[in-house]
Amino acid sequence: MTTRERIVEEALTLFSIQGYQGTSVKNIADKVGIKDSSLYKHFSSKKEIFDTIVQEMSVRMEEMSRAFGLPDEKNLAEAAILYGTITIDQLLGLSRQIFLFYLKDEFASRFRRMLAIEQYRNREIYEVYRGIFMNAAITYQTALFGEMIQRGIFNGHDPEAMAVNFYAPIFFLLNKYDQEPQKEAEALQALERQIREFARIYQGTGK
Amino acid sequence: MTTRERIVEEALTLFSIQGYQGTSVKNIADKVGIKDSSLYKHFSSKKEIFDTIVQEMSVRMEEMSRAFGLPDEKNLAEAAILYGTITIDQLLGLSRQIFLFYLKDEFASRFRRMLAIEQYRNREIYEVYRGIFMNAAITYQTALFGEMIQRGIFNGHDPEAMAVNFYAPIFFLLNKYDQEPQKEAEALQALERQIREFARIYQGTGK
DNA sequence: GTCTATAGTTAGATAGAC
DNA sequence: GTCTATCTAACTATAGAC
Repeated sequence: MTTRERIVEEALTLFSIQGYQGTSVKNIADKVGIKDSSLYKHFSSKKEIFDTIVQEMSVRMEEMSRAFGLPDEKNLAEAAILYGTITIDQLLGLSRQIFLFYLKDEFASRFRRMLAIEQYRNREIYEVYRGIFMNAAITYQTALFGEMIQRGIFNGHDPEAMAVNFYAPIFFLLNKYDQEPQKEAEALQALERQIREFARIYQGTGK
Repeated sequence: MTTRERIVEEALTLFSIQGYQGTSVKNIADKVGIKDSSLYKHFSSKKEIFDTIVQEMSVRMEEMSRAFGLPDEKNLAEAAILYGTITIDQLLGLSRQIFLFYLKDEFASRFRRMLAIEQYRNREIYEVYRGIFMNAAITYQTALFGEMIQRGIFNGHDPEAMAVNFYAPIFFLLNKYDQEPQKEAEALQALERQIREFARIYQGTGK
């Protein structure tokens, strides 16, 4: 790893624990093992380190999307059609993968926590955080469940309420087990339980 | 209002926007209209202002609890018995009241946001936040729904999954509409929708 | 109980030697 | 591309006049 990469690495770790504002350039430099002044040979400001992290994450999210076989976020119609054909077990597996990606992936989990911490102090971060973890998730799944209802895979008449019922527990559990890495098994068990309850409700004879 | 009270008031507002660490004693003093040094005649440290806010909130939460007719949090058996006898409409009304309390009550909403912001940097705040907005809520409602199932008011076989299904959307919506006071009507509509969907699922013929 | 003044510390960032 | 030294600004907190 180059010094520049190590700076990004240590900065993300610190930002995800103490927040952007709570982390000093000196904190980062200390972790890297150089003087704070030396850091400015690699980045012209603290903000530039942050921007580099955000860029890196957008690359990784696209990779994740491709790896999990997700359709382009911007093409909801395509998404609905794709998911309209998958089984509930596949949906369960997918939820688990995405949950674990944000909870455990070494980069994504720190990135998510950094956004969660910093959303309140920085309007730009606030928009990014809401965009990814609230609006996009709900919009996406509303279209998905709408299609699945139409195809008779799920019962229901309010796709958006379904989307919130599906996603809110995932959001809640992500927040709850965020800082408790030793409880990963418990977290996964809780997730499994919620998704099974969701499937039980909307599948089959649920009214 | 005494100067001391005005300091607490302005401090809470600033802490709820910028966090504890993001707010300087000078920021607070400026809002109150005194010099930062003068503030030390009222509080011996910035931390003491924070502690005063936490104490004040615990008093207000007890008041709220009494006003809404909630049983003692520590006595879940009592809670279950009480709620085991109420109707679903009463439960809906209660959810709405508590949601609005944390979303709109001038003190509680700022307090909640302050905890949400500061939970990541301060272990003590982290415990308080989780205690109130995650663990207590779920434990409480698990007992409640267990009792309601036993009494035949609700259908279901996993009270804890029900509790998460009930509470996670509230938690999600609180987080989503937190910083968007102009969207209060939308927030309330979304809450109503979720609670109605919840009642539809577990009441009557839901399997 | 307010003020001015200031101590002591830490922050982000730059200059210049090597 | 690392270092030492330093600048400027902001921070928490204290001393002492009024």
